[in-house]
Amino acid sequence: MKLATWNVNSLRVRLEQVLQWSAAAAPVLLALQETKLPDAAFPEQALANLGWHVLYAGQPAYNGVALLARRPIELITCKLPGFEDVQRRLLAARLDDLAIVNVYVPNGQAVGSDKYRYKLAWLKTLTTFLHTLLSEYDQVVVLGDFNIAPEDRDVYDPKAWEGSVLVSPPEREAFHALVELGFSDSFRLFEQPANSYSWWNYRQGGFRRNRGLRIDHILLSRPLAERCQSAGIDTTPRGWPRPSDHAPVSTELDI
DNA sequence: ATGGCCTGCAACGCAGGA
Repeated sequence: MKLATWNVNSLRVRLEQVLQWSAAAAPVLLALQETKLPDAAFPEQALANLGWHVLYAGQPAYNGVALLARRPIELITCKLPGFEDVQRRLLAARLDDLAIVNVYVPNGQAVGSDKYRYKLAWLKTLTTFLHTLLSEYDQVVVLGDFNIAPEDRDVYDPKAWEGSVLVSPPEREAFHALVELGFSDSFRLFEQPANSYSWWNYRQGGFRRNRGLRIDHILLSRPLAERCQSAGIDTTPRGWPRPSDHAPVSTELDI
């Protein structure tokens, strides 16, 4: 079964693209970030009419996460335990025997800023939460927009980006600590094209020139990594008119 | 060399993203 994640940068604007892409790619589960919708405005009926089971945690204008699934999904939590926050950035749910954790990790804005400290604190609390979840579930998927490019090969110009937000050593260490709980970055389980990215700046012809970062990830716990068949980034929707700045990322599991 | 985009909200400019 295929699992996918996509930061849509406004579900209101991108709903048609989500429907078009998911019809063609046929994921069993699609995690969305930056829906930018209050719950009252979530297009639940339109999605239900197309056979999607949905969970969502939104707020007006900012953030917002959702899960679309072809089978029933059961909410685990939409709050990061131990982190007092109004920002809707996490949605954990059960799909069959899998625990699914959809994350929209804070951007961090600039190294040393309040938002950067918030990002690192959020990641630390997420790591604690995942540690607990791994004691309860064997099959755990953590997917979403991590706002971290784990290695230099995930950055189009590592020299220019060195030390800045999204690539700074503390962020990469936080990502590494999370992975070290017992996950694999599904993308790197396979041979991949050089210069593979999941986000490109709207400015400066970022996509046309492939000046991007790989910051959207699907992490699999060991039993799932062993059953992972493929992983990739579908850049097609990034080339559509009025695209999200992120591309959908997916992985195929033999379960 | 510089800055060049997009979204939502609310008000015609801003905050925020990455």
